[in-house]
Amino acid sequence: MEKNFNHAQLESQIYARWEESGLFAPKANSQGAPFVIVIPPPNVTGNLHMGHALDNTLQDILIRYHRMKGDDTLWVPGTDHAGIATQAVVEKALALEGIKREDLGREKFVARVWQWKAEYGGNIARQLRRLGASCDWGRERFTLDEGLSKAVREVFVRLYEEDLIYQGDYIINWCPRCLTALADIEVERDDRKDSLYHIHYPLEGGASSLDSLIVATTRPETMFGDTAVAVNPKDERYKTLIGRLARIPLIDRLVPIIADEYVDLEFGTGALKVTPGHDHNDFQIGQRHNLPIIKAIDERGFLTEAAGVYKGLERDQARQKVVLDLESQGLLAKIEPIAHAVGVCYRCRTVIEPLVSRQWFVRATPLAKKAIEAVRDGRTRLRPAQWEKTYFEWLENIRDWCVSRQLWWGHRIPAWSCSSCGKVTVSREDPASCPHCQGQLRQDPDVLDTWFSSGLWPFSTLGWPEKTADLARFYPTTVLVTGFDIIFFWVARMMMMGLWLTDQAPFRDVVLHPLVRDAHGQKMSKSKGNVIDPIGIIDLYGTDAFRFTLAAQAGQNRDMKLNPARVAGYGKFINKIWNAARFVLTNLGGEDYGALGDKTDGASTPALSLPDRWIHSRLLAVTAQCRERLENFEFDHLADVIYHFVWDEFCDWYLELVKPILYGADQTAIKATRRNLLISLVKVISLAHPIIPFVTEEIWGKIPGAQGFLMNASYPEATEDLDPEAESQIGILMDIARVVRSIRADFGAPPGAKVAPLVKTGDPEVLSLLANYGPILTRLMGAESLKAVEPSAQKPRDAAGATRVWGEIWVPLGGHIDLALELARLDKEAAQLAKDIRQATGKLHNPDYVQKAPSEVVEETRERLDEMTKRAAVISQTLTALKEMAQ
RNA sequence: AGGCGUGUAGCUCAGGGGGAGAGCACUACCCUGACACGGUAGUGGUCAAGAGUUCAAAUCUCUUCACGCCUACCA
Repeated sequence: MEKNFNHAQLESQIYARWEESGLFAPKANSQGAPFVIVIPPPNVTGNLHMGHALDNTLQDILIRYHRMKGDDTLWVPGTDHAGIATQAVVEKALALEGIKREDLGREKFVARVWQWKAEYGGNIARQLRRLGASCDWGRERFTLDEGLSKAVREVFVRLYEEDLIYQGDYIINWCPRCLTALADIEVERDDRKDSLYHIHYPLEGGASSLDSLIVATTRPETMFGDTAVAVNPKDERYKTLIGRLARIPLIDRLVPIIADEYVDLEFGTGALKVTPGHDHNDFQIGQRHNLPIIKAIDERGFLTEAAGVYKGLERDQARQKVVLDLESQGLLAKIEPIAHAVGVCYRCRTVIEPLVSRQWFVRATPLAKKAIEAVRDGRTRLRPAQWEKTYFEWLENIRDWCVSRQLWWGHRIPAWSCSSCGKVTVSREDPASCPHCQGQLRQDPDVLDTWFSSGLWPFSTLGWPEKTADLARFYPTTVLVTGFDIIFFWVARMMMMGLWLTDQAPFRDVVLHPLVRDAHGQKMSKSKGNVIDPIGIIDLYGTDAFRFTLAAQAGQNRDMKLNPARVAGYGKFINKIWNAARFVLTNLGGEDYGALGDKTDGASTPALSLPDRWIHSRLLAVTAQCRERLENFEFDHLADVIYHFVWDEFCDWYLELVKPILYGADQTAIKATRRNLLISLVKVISLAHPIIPFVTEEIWGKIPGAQGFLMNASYPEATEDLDPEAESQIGILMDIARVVRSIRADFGAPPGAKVAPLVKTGDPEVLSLLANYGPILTRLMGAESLKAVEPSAQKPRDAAGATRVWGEIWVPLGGHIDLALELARLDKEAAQLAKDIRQATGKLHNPDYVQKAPSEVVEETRERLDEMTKRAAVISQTLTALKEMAQ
């Protein structure tokens, strides 16, 4: 075996062998309970980023664990067509050739996107393989493939027939750059510092041009779309003006002054220009007051003929010119700075232009109701549960979902309008002519929001609406693993769609993980240049080290700060486990240990040494912990348990304790220990496999008698009883070793100097331990002997000591002990002890504590007090003796 | 404006009513036959601040401060 695990060379080979074996797919006729995860589909043209890496590592850990546990495990992979994102990528590429999508026309453009997908679409799947993702590639899906498109159409038609989808003229968020409508949650907020313009709207019939109502606005260019000025009915300043007319400057159009509760008395001047065509709130006011809607700005962000001479100006230019003209006419009362948030497109950060237009909407409230209920009654659990509140809050205040997008790449809306009768037909099959009048039909040019199809993902990928075997066997799915940032976009939509269409909650648990940031907690972004490429990390440190890092940091926090130095640190752990295996495998002595099945249990062979019994017991405890953590999605704690067990207990103690046996002369003991080494190694790599699959699989391949793959072996079970006797005895041995080492170090005994520690005890258990295992310990302490002395013995003058529950330990160090040093040490210890004793005594004298605290806790305190009192007596004696010596 | 979250060792974080913890970093010593990507022993903290509940608070409650995030129709 090489000294290091060669991840660069071995990982891809191991993955290829797994994939060839067909073990990623569920086993035919499995008796296990289904355990199903659908992958959050990454953008088909995307590259693997840190978020995917975390997401899929956690999924793979769960999948590998459940597969080893014997469940009927399925992980469905796939990709999303990602409407706007993909279309934008392809348009960008075309732009380099000097081509616009309009030049190509719809069909040719869509063909180009498919071509793009064929070229780059496999990228993400290749990268997922490097992550070790053990998903069933035979079931890979794409949101635009035939089956899923059929599902989308079925849903659209069904919801339309149930009157849950409608077409309406409504104010929507429009991106003038992407030229499409956006759903509310696709609009992000940017904090800006702008100006608040106070503008005179002259009153009709006023005495002079200065007899005016002043309105405040950040968007003067929308004034050409104003159809009213609103004031609050409670506003004493303006009461008399209600019902009169005001004149819009620059175009001299008259609008009514109306009263509406919405207007804030405190803000600006308390008078609001109402532009129902270009503002969400104004639209609502317009609805209440039956105001007309004037479109002053077009889809590309230029002013329309409604703006008179300003027609044709771009929004921002128009604003400047309007402000200048107002000022020159003396109609600009003042300009004050204002900090506010403006809506921007989540794709391109262009400022959103609210527009009234005809779009398709999903009535969200009835769907949301079911989604709320399913989480309230626990059919689906969000983890951590704190997210449930966020989930409820959004769903309880949900607004109708605008699902049409003015793009070419996506699911075409299955609606046709008739050129003769004008009626709209929504249909599962493409209709040849209008079913009402046989007139000519034209299909709606829009496509559906990407999230419409991803909302169906848990069941559309399994074949729905067909009644497939997969659907029957694997739906509803078990766990969803995703970032909390898409609770609204995706999780809530899947819940709504799933419950409405299949009458079942699509998942049992939704595991929300943190968002990956850079080492300083900053969001990774190309513009900041702080993006860490997961593949680069994998190349450097190996997939296992990377996966271990992600798991170790996947706690309850919202941010995960990824520091490559930490990955390097866990790379050392991979090396450690590899070398532990190397030690075990090179010490087996070439004997035949039989088929591996015999090795994983029955460790209670009589010939087992104390260290063997101990590690066996510890393995049982750790196995139970690992299982519990996996069942509860505590990935960070899982990594922690494995790390410490492997390093601190398995390597630092067990392998060291066992060396004297292996290098000894007792052939029976050697044989038993070799066998146990092998058994425990198998358990260790099995426990760790879900997190670090590659190195553990490679080790498995080197184990004599190992059959097949570790990924297909069984996860350890903790069925036997622990061995408390072995644990406590090894505990005492560890204690002795640590005390001796500590004393040596404190008194600066040279490393080469052999010491001969003395253990003063009357405890028969300790005496027997010393008799049997003293020789094992001496090696670990750099001692030449370890002897017991009578309880009545006097401490040698040149010895340093420490008191323990089971007795006392003395380490004669010749001339190395400085009397003064020890006096100081003991004084310090005595002071601390006195403090602790006061505390414990106080507690035990307190009736409240004695009654309220659990009896074990009280008992523990009592025992500790006894222990401390004994120690205090010893220290006090020693101190007296030392002081005498010093004199 | 509301809601949520965070504040514990130099860094990243775990813990959570009765002894302040881990990893990395740091110091000293050690290349001992799995591993120097190693070993052993250590240094280091008013658990953000203040108040309250309690015999006992890093932990529970309240207030304050700082920093994040999310939602929202203040033009």
